[in-house]
Amino acid sequence: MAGGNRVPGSTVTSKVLAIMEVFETSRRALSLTEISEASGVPLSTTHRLVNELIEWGMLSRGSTGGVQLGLRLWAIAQNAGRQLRDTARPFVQDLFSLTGETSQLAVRDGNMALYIDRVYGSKRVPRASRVGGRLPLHATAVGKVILAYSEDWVTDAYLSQPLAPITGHTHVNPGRLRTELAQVRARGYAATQEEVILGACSIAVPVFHTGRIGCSIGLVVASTNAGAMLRHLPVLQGISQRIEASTAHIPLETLLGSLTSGELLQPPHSE
Amino acid sequence: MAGGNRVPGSTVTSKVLAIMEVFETSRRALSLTEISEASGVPLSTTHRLVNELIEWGMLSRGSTGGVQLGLRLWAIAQNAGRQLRDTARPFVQDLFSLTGETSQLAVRDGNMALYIDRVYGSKRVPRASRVGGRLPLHATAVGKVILAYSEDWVTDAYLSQPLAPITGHTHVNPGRLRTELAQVRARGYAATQEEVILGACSIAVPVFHTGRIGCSIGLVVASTNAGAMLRHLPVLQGISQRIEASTAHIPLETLLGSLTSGELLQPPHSE
DNA sequence: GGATCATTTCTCACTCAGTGGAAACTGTTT
DNA sequence: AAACAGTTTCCACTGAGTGAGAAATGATCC
Repeated sequence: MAGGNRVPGSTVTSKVLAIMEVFETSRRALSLTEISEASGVPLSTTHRLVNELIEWGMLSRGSTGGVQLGLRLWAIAQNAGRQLRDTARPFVQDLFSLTGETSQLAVRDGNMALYIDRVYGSKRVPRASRVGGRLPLHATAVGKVILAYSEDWVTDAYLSQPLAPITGHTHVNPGRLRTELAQVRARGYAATQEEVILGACSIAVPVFHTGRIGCSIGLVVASTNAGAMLRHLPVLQGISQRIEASTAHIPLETLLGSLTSGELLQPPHSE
Repeated sequence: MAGGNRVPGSTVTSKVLAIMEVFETSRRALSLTEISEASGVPLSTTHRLVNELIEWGMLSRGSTGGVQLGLRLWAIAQNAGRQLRDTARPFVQDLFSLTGETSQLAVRDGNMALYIDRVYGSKRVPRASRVGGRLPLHATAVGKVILAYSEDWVTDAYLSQPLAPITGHTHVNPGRLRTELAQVRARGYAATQEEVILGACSIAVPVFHTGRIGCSIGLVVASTNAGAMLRHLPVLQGISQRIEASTAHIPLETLLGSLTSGELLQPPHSE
């Protein structure tokens, strides 16, 4: 009947985190039942843990009963990777002010580009990325830049896995991609045309730290303006240098919390 | 010797969250021992839980051994309160572009102003607030606006508690503050001079939602420019109206995850 | 009104995941 | 080589955690 027929190996912590992870993807508020199904945690256990999380403000329950991430969690998490964001933010802002185009900053997180910051106005451009969101390295300009300047083994490992297309324009041929990355290194910038979303093109340049690729900054412009994209290259490079100068004195590890370490190219294996 | 002489009432979840909360205030990376002391969780338990959190990417360990918040946590938490941030962001951005001054958006979180967004350039202005940070309602322009337009019982409860000064200029007299709040309502804006930090002044206007105060937007300017602050009032009010129009169709609850509910004026009591 | 379905909340006997003091280990300083 | 600070491992004990089922709650339909 009742009692401890629990699956060995599952810890309370893992259940709590599994519940929190459900909200990584879902946009809207979820019911307990949905959380239970998505996380694999039994319903009554979900009930208890969710309520405890709500008490702590990590989750919150709306008047309609749906459960969402709480602002307390958000406020705490703002301290993660703060140093890079705070340092780079004014420069990304300047980049936007000077170009008027959506400006963004990304780092490598495993085999994805993680968008750390993004400045945009009310101009309407198709948007695929969002702050805190991830996109494949091979489909985005910021990603290509990161890939192009990474250590060889990173690039090799990345290109040896299957590359999924996102739109019809996404480059997925490993051989051609390798050539493209060489071009990126030769030219000093990467550009994509509608590889992530139709109607948007992007351009990006590297930001180095202690001689290695640290992050990447780029612009997203409407496809109709794609021709003028290269015009912004000098600004991009100038801003990149200013970010490099501002972050040079900060140990790489304290910038981001050692996320971009090598081990994470492949998502962490279980055990 | 060993064994379960644990304090009843403490759950695993509470320990995990207590550990995560330690990082709400601390800026730098912490050692296990420090985390253990700050959270009240015994060292060996801290060791085990922290390692599990690191495996999940909620925390991360730098090469020097210090533990920090992980980017995984940050990425997940970006989904909290996303609707308001995403909707309002372009307008806060416009506010900055039009004024050239640090622009910010805050909501009420209990008896504090919680800064949801902040746009600023490389201009140097003394800064006290940060995204994700909190400041007392009575000392900031955004806070005074929120207080002025809140339901009476909120204002009454707030003014009946002791008000701590931050600088020598912070207004802390309840009677005078009440008069000031009436002025705010009469004029439609709040202004402060060096009440939070010397060298900075601020001005803010309300943003309404379904007839009630929803959030507040404001500018921070260097004290030397304080005279010109009022000049930006029309822009502030215009942006406020545009945010109101953009958020009107969104249920209040989904905007933020029902944080600004009444119960939270006083920090949640234990039990 | 009340029957039907979906979701949330409560119950409770069982037991293994969690516990934390002590000891071992590692790296750094004197 | 000894003292020190921080980290990791060990292990016997036990109550916090467990989850199926039942009971409450609340929509929705006829």
